[in-house]
Amino acid sequence: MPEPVVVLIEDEPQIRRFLRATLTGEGYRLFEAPTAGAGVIEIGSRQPDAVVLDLVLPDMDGLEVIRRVRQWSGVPIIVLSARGQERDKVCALDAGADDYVSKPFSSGELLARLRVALRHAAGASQPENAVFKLGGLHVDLLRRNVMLDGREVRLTPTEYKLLTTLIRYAGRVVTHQQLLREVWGPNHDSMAHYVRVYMGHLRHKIEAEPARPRYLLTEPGVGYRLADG
Amino acid sequence: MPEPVVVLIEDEPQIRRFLRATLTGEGYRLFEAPTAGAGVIEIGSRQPDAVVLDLVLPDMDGLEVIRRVRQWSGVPIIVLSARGQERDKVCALDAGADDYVSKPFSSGELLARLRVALRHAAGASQPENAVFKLGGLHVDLLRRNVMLDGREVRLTPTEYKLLTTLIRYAGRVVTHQQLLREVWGPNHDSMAHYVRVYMGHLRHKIEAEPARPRYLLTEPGVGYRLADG
DNA sequence: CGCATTTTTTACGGAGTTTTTACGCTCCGC
DNA sequence: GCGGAGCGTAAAAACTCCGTAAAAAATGCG
Repeated sequence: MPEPVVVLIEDEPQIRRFLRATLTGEGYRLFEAPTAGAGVIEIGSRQPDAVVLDLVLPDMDGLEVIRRVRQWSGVPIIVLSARGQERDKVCALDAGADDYVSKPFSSGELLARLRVALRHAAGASQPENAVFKLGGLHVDLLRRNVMLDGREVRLTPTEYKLLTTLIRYAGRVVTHQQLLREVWGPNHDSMAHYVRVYMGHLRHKIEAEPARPRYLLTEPGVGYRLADG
Repeated sequence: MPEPVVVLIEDEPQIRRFLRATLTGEGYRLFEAPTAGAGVIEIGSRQPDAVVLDLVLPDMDGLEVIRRVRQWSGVPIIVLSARGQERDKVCALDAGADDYVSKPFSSGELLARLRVALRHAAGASQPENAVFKLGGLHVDLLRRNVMLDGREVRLTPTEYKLLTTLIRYAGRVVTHQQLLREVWGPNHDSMAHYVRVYMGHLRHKIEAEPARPRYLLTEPGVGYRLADG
C-alpha cells in the first residue's frame, strides 16, 4: 500500500519542523501549509488521507477551515490547539473535526490518533463495483444482479452460483465435476444431470436463442464454457 | 425516533451515577455494566451505537475488552481513564479504541466526542449530510427520524437498526446472516425468521403496498436489498 | 404492581426453487 | 440402419423459503 498522505496546516515554524520530523519519520507523505487559505487549497489538490490542523492561524479561524472543507470532503481532521477549554473542543468537534489534541501534546499520542483516523478512512472506502461484461450481458458481482441488454434478469441462487462459477473460469472449459463441486458442494459428483437442467434454465433466461447459445457453450464430453470477449 | 444506545462499562458507582445523569439527560438510552465480563455481554446483546469504557476494571483489563469486542464488532469505543500517560493512550487506541478521554473530564467534551463517534457510525463526516433519501423516504441518520412523504414514521429500535443497516449497503444485497449479525449481534445466525418478521413490520410502516415493495426488496434465497436510485 | 410496547416464538398457506424422473434428439461407431 | 452415450427439454414431486398472523415472553414505564 502507498504511504498515507497527510496535510498539515500550522503557522508556527517550530511546531511544523517538529511534526515534519515526526510524521515523515513514521512514513507519512506530508504536505504543509502555513495559512488557512493555503491549507484548504492543499487539501483540495492533494486529497489527503488525513488532515492535522492548528486552530489558531493568521488569516482565518480554524473552525472556518473545518466548515469549508466539510462542504466537499469527509477527510479525517485532527485539530491541534493550545487552548484546552471545553468550549473550544466542543465547537471544533461539532463543526466536523474528528479529534482534538491539546498542546503540549506527545508525538506518540498524535501518531496513535492519526492511526485511528486512517483506520476509519480505510473502513469507509467502499470497494468499487466488480462488474463482468460480455456482449449485452452485465453481471455485477458486488450487487449481485444480472442485466441482459439493459433489462434485469432474475436468477435463483443456484442459477446465479452456476453463472458466477462459469464467469470465474471465463473462456476456459469447466468440467461437470468442477461445476458440481463448486455449485452443489462435495458429494454430488454423480449428479451430472443437475448441471444439464440448470444450464437449460440459465440459457432460457440469458440467451436470445437458447438452442443456439452465444454465451453458455457446451463442450461435448467435458463440460461447459463461457464465451470470452 | 429511537434514541442512540450507549453501553457504559465502569466500576466506580460515583462516576456511573454522574454519567447516567449526563447521558440520559442528553437523550441517550444507557445500559450499564460494572465489570468487563458483564460489559462484553451487554455489548453483544444490546448492539449499541457506542461504548464508553473505563480502562480500570476489577475483573479484566480494559484493553482485553477492546480486543474481544473488536473480534465481532466495529462499534465506536470511547475509553475513559484516570491514567493520562502517552503509553496508555497509544495502547488503547492501537488496540481498537476510537477515542481516549482522561479523567478528570468535562461532560461537554465527552458528549461532543460521543457525537463524533455517532457521526462516524452514521457514515457522515458532518452533521448536515447525514440524510438518506430515496423517493419519498427520508432517513435522518443523526437525528434518527424517518419520514415518508413528509409524515414522520415511528420505528422501534430493532426496526430502525434493520433499516439503517440496509441503508448502509443501499443497492447491494445483504444476506440474512449479515443482517442478523449487524442487528441482533453474534450467535443469532440461525434466527432467519427474525428478519422475515421484522421486514414485514418495516414494510407495513414504509411501503405503500407492503405486498409489492418498492424500497425493501426480497432477494429470494439470499437476503434483502434496499432499492437504489 | 399493572399497563403498553416491543421482541421472541410458533404455526401455516402459498409461492418459488430444487430435485427427480422421463423422453426425444443427435452424434457416433458398428 | 441400429444402439448407446451424452445432451437438452419438460414436467411432476419434494422441498425450502417467504410473508403473515398471532400468541407468548420480555421489557420499559409509571
